[in-house]
Amino acid sequence: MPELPEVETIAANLRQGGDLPALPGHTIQRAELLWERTLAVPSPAEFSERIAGQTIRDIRRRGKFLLFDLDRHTLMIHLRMSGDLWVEPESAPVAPHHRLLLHLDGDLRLAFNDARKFGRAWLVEEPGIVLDSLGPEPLEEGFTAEILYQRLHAVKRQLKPLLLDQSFLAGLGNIYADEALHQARLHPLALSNELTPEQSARLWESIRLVLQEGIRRNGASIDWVYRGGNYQHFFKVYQRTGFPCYNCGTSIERLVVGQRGTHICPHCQPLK
DNA sequence: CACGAGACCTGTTCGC
DNA sequence: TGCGAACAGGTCTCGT
Repeated sequence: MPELPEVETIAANLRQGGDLPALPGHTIQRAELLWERTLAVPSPAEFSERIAGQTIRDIRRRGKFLLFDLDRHTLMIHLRMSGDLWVEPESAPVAPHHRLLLHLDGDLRLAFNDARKFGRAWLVEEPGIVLDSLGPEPLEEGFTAEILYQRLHAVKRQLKPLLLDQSFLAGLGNIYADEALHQARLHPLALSNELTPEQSARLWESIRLVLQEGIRRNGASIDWVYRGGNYQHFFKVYQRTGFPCYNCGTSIERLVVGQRGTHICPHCQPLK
């Protein structure tokens, strides 16, 4: 489900509240782990013991990770493919696919719902243990076009798998990688170190544009997993196989790159 | 180093 | 209608 814009939207909703109360200021009274493997570290017993009594101070995002700043630890959650976070009253029935419950004060519950069980939670004192391997934040000021050009030329990789590599750049997933490459008129199999400065600058601009647009639309809602955003109505290539390119009318094609479904306009995004 | 295949999981959609 | 295959927003590990 969630790439940078979806995680950003979820973090903002939890932090600021919306239909339900904002979480900062609420105290975790008890944790309830319903699927063991959802917890990466520490052990279930240590997790329960350490997290109880801590107050949620702030909620942030880094890459696709949600970060809950607690009094003494950071709770980190990665939603992977099908994860979502629900704030609900304690009286609500435990929905199918709830994997981890945090019982809060004020009759509230934070539930980690994750049909496919790929999602993970970490409770750590030092977030760097998990986050240090991430590449730059694409929307931060420090991520300049020059830095992208340098990083592209530091390796020789196919563009699409490289954009999905979180140590290269943090936050892009399959949707936004396809959309950014199309916007930049670059083929997903093009080699990173062969991009001209102009092509690299276009990619930099396109990455930021599609992510900002995704955030502006509160993310993309597809299938049964994530609800709330409407960026799916603005895709130019993703899941548009067989439909005409908005630029040139050519039929959008689906190929597989790095085992991921990949969508391109063969006319706008030639390989050579 | 770079890439592909397989694994981890469940649910939905597609094709016969 | 039924049933298996293919596919899904992610990432890790292994073999070449």
